[in-house]
Amino acid sequence: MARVGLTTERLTRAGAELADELGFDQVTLSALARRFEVKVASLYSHVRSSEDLRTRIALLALAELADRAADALAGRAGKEALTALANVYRDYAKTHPGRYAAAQLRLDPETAAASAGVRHAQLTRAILRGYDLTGADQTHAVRLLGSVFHGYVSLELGGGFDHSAPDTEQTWARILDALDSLLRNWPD
Amino acid sequence: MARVGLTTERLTRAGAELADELGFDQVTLSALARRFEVKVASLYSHVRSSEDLRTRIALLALAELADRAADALAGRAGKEALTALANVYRDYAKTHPGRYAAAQLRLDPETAAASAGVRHAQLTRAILRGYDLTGADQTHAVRLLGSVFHGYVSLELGGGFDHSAPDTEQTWARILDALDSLLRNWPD
DNA sequence: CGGCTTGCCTAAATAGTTTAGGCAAATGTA
DNA sequence: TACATTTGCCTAAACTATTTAGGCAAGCCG
Repeated sequence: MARVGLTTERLTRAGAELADELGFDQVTLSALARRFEVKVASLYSHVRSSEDLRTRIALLALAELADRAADALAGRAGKEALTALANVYRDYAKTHPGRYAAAQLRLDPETAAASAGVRHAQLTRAILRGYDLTGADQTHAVRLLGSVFHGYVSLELGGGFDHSAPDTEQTWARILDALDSLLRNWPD
Repeated sequence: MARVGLTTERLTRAGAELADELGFDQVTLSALARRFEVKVASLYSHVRSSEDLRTRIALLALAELADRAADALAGRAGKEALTALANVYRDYAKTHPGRYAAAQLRLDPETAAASAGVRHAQLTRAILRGYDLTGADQTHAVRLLGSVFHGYVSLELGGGFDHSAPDTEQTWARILDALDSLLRNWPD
């Protein structure tokens, strides 16, 4: 019986591809087994369960996103940094919709704490160094940015803006302008 | 064989309750059949499929949300209206997490066009009458508000803000202040 | 080369989805 | 009231996904 060379790593990657192709909720061990031309039970040597696989895909997506965000922020500040980070999220969601959906998976607290999720908050906070925000206001702003990025991207991805003009590129640019303006003139 | 009195309506409502109790992805025809003490196949006289049921729950949630939003906006304008609408979304998501998740379900274009989703955009636009925004900027602002409301609520619901101070009430209030300020001073 | 580990296997139980076809309760009609 | 029709819920069965238990052989290690 030819050994295929399955590993947890390879299954997670293939699962992520499957998510991007079919949607995150179509990621099943059965589909994964078919892809590797292997019996389903064989996968259980590498992942504990279907949920385990989904969690691993989520962690992969969070890590990939954080890596790209860190790259994009390197050497940038102010509005340039804001735009760069925002576009990382938006582009990732467009090119990897299944992974992006996976990144939204609710993780249990310990898993979440050990995930790249914390890096995202740090990276978002880093942007604010280019603006004059301190203390609690910084946290409020981090949460606002997270909300706008995630909210916009998921509405756009979900087709929420499909049937209205003008196009989403314009809106996206204007929203980034607006956020920049808001951060420079944060109300007290 | 005692007739239970199933209808599409009752199944949809019970499905929505199930979603709030167990999570939207735990809504199955099997669970619904158990709740009514009826065999699964019997449900197929009232819903076409499992997906059909989920779509109906989504439409129910969208309609309920739009009703509440319309109520909340009646007689309000400006920041009061902004706050009222925002709190409708947030409160609905907290009290009906499963329904809120259902409302995010991707609908096919015709279904979406016939849904209460369009009312949401209209209601959000109504808020902007209290601010000085016209033309394309109005649409940009509608999309921004939608993004913030949805993004914030889903991050909060997903536990994204769990492990950081200060508490979310403060942030929520500050974000509404910030949005109000932004709408009053929309950059060109 | 012989032994151990490990990778993938078969087999079987559980659970959800869906369709086909049947019987009896509810409803309409004479 | 009696009969016919419709309709509601049923049984049965096929299919798919998840998960566990136990087996055999391929690979590596002495």
